[in-house]
Amino acid sequence: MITDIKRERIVDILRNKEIGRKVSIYGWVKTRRDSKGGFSFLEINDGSCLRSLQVIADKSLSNYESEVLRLNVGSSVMVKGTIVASPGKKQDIELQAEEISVIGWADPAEYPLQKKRHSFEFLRTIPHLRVRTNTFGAVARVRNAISYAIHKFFQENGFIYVHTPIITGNDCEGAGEVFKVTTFDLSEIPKKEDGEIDFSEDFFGQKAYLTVSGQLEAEAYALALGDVYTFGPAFRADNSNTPRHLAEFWMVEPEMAFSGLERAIRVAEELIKYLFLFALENCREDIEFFNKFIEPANLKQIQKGIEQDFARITYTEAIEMLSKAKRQFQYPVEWGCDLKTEHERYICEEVFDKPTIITDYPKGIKPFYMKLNPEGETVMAMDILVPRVGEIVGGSQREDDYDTLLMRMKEQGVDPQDYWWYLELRKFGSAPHAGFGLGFDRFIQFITGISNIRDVIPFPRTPNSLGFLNRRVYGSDI
RNA sequence: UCCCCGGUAGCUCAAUCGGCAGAGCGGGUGGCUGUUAACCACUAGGUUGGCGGUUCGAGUCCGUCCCGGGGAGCCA
Repeated sequence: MITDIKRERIVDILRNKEIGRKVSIYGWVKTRRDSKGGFSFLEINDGSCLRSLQVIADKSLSNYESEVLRLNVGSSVMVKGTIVASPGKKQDIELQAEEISVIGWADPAEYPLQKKRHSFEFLRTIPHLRVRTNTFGAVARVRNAISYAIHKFFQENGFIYVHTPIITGNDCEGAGEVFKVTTFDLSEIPKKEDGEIDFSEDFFGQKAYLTVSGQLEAEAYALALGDVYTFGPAFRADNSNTPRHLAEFWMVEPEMAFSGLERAIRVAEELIKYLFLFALENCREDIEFFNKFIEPANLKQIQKGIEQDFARITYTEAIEMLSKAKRQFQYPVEWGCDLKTEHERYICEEVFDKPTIITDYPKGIKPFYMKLNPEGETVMAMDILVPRVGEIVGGSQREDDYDTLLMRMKEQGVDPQDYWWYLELRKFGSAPHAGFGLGFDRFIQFITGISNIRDVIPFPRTPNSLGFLNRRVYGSDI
């Protein structure tokens, strides 16, 4: 049954409006409304777009009484029929069914999704089903489109996609806590004579971690291939409980050889504008849905992001603005301190109200690999902030001088022996290079307007939550 | 990890001073209608997050633990 009938996508049917054509669709029932005139309206969604296709099922169908009248939200069906003009007000075409096959029932007494809207908190308890809602379907399509656009942008600009490792031996890059990777039997960990854990017995013969960033490895490839980028998952074991943090998230990290901070900034701004435009041109319906039901500011902010240059100031200028601001901050502002959330929000949302680039931070609050400015107090770093979400990009020109890098490692308590290969990149054919990381999920947060990052990724991982742990179990069959 | 708020029917939420645990949606049954978050009637549905305490009496007060949310820190 599945293989001998062409499955047409509802998005194409709705776009082409070929009245009179016979089509077959497969999808899930969103709602059923019966008419005692002897027919029912079914709305079928197949995930290809936000909108559903209205199906007219009448009593001439052999299984009308036995099956169609029992169809409920969530059931999967095949509908074969003819596209006709709709007399209804909310759609111009509909599908007059000639055959309906129920593929999978969804018992309405147990199926947790209703036609009505649910809270995001509840939907988080059913990540395997929430994607069937309008909002999560739209998020999934936007994530897909933006992923594609990221590759498209870099490929069109001569960047080479590099698969940096997920498992790494790098500890402590100044980017948060790491997850440890081991095959040890945790109840029986091998110890050395002095009581220390004997990692030579472990799978890799040494300590291993999940990567917090592909940057260091990307640098190695940039210093051979020119412009490269990675796009993959990163893992942070920080106990962060906020709407902007995940333990597993996706990050885009370009790295460019023979380039400085200015190019990194330019590429980042061009990339973001490109993605904004791509979203508007390719996900218009979904973005408008978010604008209507989730965040009434997101569409305007995307458009503003495309039309206007990003605001740009140095850290030092930011500190001046903050100290002159006519308002009280909870954290004091003085040169050398890190910018707190309240400071970033003030500058990005109240002063500029658009994407804002802040550059040249004090060296003390940034990691060892960022290149020192000639005056020796600041580093060639940049962050890009956006309204509502905050920091979505962090980048820098990398320290390409061997001796300076070694000195910076020692200053920050990083053991150079752990980074011998990274140092070697500065020993053999070193070159100025720069790069940045774009938080993919935060970017999706910005364009969708969804306020909690747990709702822009399919299966969110956060402290104390791997999903599915606190679920009721229906019936007693498992 | 810290601060604040919350946890009541499948879902979204009420319940006055500590005094009979309710509504809407969803489900079931019936009715009505080219409907469109359809509509109308009836109906079933509860260990009020767990444990302990105060009290004649606890959804409500106290203690504790679990879970969720918001804010903060850390960061992308």
